[in-house]
Amino acid sequence: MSVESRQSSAPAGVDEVLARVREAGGRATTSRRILLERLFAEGSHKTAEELAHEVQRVAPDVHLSTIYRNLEELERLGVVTHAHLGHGPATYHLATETHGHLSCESCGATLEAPLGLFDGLADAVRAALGFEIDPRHFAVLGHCAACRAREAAVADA
Amino acid sequence: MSVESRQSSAPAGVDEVLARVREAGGRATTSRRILLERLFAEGSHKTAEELAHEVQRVAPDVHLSTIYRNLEELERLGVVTHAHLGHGPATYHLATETHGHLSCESCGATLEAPLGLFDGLADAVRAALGFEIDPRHFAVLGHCAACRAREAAVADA
DNA sequence: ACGTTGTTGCGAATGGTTCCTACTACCCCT
DNA sequence: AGGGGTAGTAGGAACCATTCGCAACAACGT
Repeated sequence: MSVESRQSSAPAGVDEVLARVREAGGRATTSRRILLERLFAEGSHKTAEELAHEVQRVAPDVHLSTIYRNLEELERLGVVTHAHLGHGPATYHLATETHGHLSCESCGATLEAPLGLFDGLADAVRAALGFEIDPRHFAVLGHCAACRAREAAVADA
Repeated sequence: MSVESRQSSAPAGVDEVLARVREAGGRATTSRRILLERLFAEGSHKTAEELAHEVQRVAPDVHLSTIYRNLEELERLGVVTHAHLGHGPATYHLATETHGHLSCESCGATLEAPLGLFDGLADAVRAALGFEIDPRHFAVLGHCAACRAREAAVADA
């Protein structure tokens, strides 16, 4: 089994997700809909606070805690996931965007890493320890190409 | 170059470290000494708070913020490192104990992973993106053998 | 329309960590 | 061995990300 296991499902739009929410006994509230619109829009790796700001441009009264609650619920339904990129706050994105994360400790940049890159580690860890990694949820820290070049130049000087 | 790069050095005892502290313009205070004694003692993966409790058994007035400050300073000197194991607080240990961390999302257990297991990932990521990972600092989340077995049994039922 | 009950807004609480400030105690110098 | 300069300290407030409690609200089935 490769690293990418089956999605519990992959809803393609806001309405599909809201239908799923209702199936699960939930309700299609406005804040939920707007949040989903933002999640389906461009740009990944948004923090709860960033999402709140975006939502509040449309519906100013939506509270940050509502964002957190909805993200939690959507995560339970398998629609979104969060990832921790280094020391800062968690970032959220659609569960359909599957990739690992690399986070530079020097400049803070985040790179997306195709899941295939993790297969070697996954196999090694599974074989040695019976542990099945989830390479989506964590960021791997380290140093990006640009910062490495810069640091090497400084070391030479 | 393999994943394990050179240590800036590897002091073998409390007194060696304190000598180094002084070289760097620092002072050998009692709280520093006691903290180091605790770090050199048995048992890895201690949080700042746990270390504070241990130190306070000997010197009750040592404040938590002093622990943090000293850990930060010792980390600057390359004597200790911290790692993030899943969602909880950071854990600290001597920089000489080099290993990666695997953290089970189900039961919270932490496994130590020999650095060699990360070589495949390190090579893949370096080749694909020029990114140099630091497998010590982050924990890789996932599911340990025991939890996987338990979850598989439930799924079959 | 109506009531049930899932949701929300709001603020307060939490956990982990950092920052500020006046006091303390190392340690270098004589 | 004692004094002074300064790193370090206790204590607590501030901070950030997140969660909780609760009363008011609003979806949805009927």
